[in-house]
Amino acid sequence: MTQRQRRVRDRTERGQRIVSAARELAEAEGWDAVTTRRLAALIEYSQPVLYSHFPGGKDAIMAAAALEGFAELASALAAARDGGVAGVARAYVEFADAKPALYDAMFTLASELPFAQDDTPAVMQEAYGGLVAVIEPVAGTQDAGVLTEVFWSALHGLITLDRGHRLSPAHRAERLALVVARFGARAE
Amino acid sequence: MTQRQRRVRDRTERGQRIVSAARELAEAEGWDAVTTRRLAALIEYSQPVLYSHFPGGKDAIMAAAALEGFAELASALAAARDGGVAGVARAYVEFADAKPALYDAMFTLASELPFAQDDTPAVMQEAYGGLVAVIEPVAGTQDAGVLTEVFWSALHGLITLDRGHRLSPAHRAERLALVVARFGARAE
DNA sequence: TCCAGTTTTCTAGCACCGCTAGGATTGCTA
DNA sequence: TAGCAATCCTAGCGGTGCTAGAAAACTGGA
Repeated sequence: MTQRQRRVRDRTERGQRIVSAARELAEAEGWDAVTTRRLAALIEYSQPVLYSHFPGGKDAIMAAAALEGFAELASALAAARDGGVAGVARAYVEFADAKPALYDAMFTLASELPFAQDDTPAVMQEAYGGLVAVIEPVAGTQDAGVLTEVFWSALHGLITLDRGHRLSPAHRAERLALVVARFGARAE
Repeated sequence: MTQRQRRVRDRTERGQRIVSAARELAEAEGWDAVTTRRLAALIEYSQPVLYSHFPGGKDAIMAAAALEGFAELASALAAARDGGVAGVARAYVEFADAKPALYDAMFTLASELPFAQDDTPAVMQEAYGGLVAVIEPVAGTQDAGVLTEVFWSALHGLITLDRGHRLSPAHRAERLALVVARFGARAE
């Protein structure tokens, strides 16, 4: 029965190759360039094979990539936890900066990922927890959940507007410092 | 020569109808539903007519719609100027709430619109000016430009994350109030 | 009024997209 | 080795943005 095991392993490996190919292609040429035909060519199989792995089609592949992103973001934030609000904020921005297409898949596209619900995947809650962890100590009398949401929104807004060249490139560092100053200080 | 004038007027009117049809369709069914074929059917002309008005194709039509949006946003912010930071913040969110597709065209899609550059259209600078106007008085020693950019980013982040159901619906008002509290108060 | 000439508009088509039905091929089992 | 089951691919559907070239409409002069 080891042959069966090998076949199962091959299948999961191929599924992983699909997601990896999608991520690389998206990072190199944007998600518009990630077509099922090009993905099929990259993994050297025909198009329908993609649908045997991801019945949801392209959206499901993007969602799978996004899930990987949440896991990576969660560990990046956890590693920066000692740095407090400033450290986590920097880690968050650096993540979005290093993997812009992945960040888009996680937060801008792929709107069918269940956020803030019962069936929200653990890695997503974990990533969000990385923000809560550093905000909670400085929340004071304020609701930590609301404060975290706003802190997160500020970071997300900075990233998305900056990417679209909506903000002056010269003030990048200043902006981040300002967000940290307004949210990292203990409120009265 | 009045005939020539009439023809010019008809042409501009038809161009306006294209943008209006695109906006209505986008607001009703999303920008994905705005196809050149459906637009052509709505204005009761054939597809290539669209390209005689907007050589850039669909992107140019979206950009034209976005420009209208900036004009409307600018006047909405100007009208709320007396309300200070809180009033302008509320007006901004209400605008994004009332015309979500238009807001997307302005800030999420249509990335070829020239932001923060020399050839930035006046209406875009005007809309941004509506934010600066209320932030400047409370900037204190802080750089008003940077503070405005961060204030704007926070609002934008709130809106986009909220739209994707990334934030808990119950705390909408609280979040906005918190942004205003952190950015509307005069800094030391 | 009729006829060039110009402008405007439409028909038809290209290459591509996501996705899928049904047949061919492969590998496993007995 | 024969039959079965799982796997995979070919071919195609309806749709997309966009465009070349034919057709139609409008123009101004005889």
